[in-house]
Amino acid sequence: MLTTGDIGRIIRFHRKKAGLTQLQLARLSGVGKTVVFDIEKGKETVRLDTLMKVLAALNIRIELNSPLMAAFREKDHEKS
Amino acid sequence: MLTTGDIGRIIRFHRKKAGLTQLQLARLSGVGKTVVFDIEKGKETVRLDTLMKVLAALNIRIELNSPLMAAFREKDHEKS
DNA sequence: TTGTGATTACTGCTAAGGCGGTAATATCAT
DNA sequence: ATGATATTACCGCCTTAGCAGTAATCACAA
Repeated sequence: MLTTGDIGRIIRFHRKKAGLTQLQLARLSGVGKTVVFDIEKGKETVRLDTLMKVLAALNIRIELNSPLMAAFREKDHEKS
Repeated sequence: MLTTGDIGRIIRFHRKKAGLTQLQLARLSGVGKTVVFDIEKGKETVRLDTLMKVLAALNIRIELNSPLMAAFREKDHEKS
């Protein structure tokens, strides 16, 4: 199961690969520098929108999965 | 790309399939009833830990993906 | 070592998330 | 239609996330 610690490590890894400092990533994401640090540290109480901004800046996609997701996608398909 | 609206619809779908009311899901997840409603409505500013509690209660897994994730998993592997 | 930049830590402030309670509205049986 | 249940909406209260600024610590190169 994915923990906030995992999320932090994933983001840090991507940031380093992109050659960005925490401050640069913060500016790029449109969030405060404190939050980037907190997220990389594994903070659990970050807001979803804040996290998503950072993920988007690093081209990381969020996905949800479960045994029911196939059924959901079918149902969602009917809706066009 | 996954939006908070998508997340809300996915959660609602899973909750219905599980035969739970919003209140029951809230109690089961250990969060307030208001939040379950907000999340299903697509609220962007929920806290990550709150969302994760609800997802866990419904057996929905979060995954992060990017072209760099394979490299990350390798690097992470060295760490045992 | 010494310096330069990055990271970590702390502070005060403001905005707002989470909460239960309650009420109004919607949904769906019978 | 009527009733029972679920959903949506609103209310204050309390807590705290996010923010910039600053300072201290760390890491690595010259």
